[in-house]
Amino acid sequence: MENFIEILRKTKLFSGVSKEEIRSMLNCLDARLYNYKKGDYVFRQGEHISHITVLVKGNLLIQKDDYWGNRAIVNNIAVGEMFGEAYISPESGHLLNDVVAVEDSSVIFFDVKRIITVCSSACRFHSMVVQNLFFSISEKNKKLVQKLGYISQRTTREKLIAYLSEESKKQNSSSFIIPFNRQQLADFLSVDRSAMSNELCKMREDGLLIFEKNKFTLL
Amino acid sequence: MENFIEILRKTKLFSGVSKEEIRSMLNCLDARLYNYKKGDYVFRQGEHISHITVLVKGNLLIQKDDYWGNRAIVNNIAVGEMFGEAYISPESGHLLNDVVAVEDSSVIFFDVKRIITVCSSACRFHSMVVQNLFFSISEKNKKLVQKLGYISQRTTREKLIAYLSEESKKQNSSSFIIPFNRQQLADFLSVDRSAMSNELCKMREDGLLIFEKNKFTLL
DNA sequence: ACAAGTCGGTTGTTTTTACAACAAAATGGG
DNA sequence: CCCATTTTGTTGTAAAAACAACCGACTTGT
Repeated sequence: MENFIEILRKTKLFSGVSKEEIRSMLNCLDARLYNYKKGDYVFRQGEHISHITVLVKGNLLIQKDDYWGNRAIVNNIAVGEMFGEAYISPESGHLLNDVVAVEDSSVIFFDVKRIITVCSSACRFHSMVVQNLFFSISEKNKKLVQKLGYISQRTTREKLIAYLSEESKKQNSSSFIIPFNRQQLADFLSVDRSAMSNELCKMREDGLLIFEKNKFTLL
Repeated sequence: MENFIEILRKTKLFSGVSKEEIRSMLNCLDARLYNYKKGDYVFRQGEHISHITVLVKGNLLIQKDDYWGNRAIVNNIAVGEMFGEAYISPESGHLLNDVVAVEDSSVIFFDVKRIITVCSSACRFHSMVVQNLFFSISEKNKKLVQKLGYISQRTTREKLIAYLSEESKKQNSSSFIIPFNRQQLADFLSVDRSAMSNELCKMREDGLLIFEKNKFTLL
């Protein structure tokens, strides 16, 4: 566990908490370290989760099988990232995905109850972690709502307009740089790259915007 | 304020808290009631939010204007529902939507800091509210991830398969009832109703499933 | 400098969707 | 029971997207 404290310190969950404080909190939060070999399941579909987990070594994949057995990769989890925060509600029911180690991995489990039931002031920084968790979920929430706003547009052009408009608002300028290349943007907006590239050029012809690499300017 | 305590009692935020306890917590949480006339702005795009709000009377609309001024309605908020929980993180930046009263409305504001900084044991049920808020955001998170999973599929058929598969898992049976009629399902999946209806029938012809009204059976 | 790889744009074809308009079935009052 | 309304399915057409294949510009490592 000791080896991973430095990694934990860099996570959102422990942001602003010193290594020393993390060390003392690991007890308070009843943290447990589990190791997985490549291919092992960390969670299986249908399980009930009562822990929030942080990946401290390796790489995980969230995958989903549909009724007819077709497998889809939903997401992957990199070192320092959290999983399970969407399942902490008792009403949230059972897990709908599998979580699999794509390489030898180590995961730290934190009991949800211990986190959100603030303990007897023994550890001063507990409340900091509660806040971090709060903010983290809240932010994720916001990002999801935004992304849903883009993707739920019907046409590629509308998706682009929704995304670029919002990026312009965020960066408070009609000229701004996006954090994606074309393929990543297409994946993010869930459209075909070449079709999107095509549409971008049409939009430029229509005088809506200009762009050069990652820099876009709305007109 | 007193008039709305019964309404608050039924919200997710105060679930499990008695009217008496809510009354005492309103002080502790520094709750404030604001009234809006039809057409008034509750929040404006660009504002910074430091409160979580609950609508206790009327009806609100979340709307967004893109760079070229086209207005889109993102969502509406009904009595008892919360707004602002996605903006509580200090890094979440400025509000990207307008929130407008579509009829005369009343909103209660709760200071975020007061909620997540647990107070000096004066109010026993504060921690209950913290938990409720946690669970509420967490659940919303889960629902958003799920919906994103459906909508990010490319074709209508894939969207339907993703949605129906998951619903089948949730209800733990290959035969289940969905909470939408066709139009609502189409809106939820962000596709055209008639095209979806058409696709459903094709899927039935292909032997993937059968359905009757809201009852679906996967084969 | 060169080979390999990445990235963005272009084009043509096929598939899928949106849209509109309508028909059939179901629903819900009065 | 009948009329009005809602819901669902059907069809044809036009628009849009996906897909595949390719090209040229640019990077990167050797």
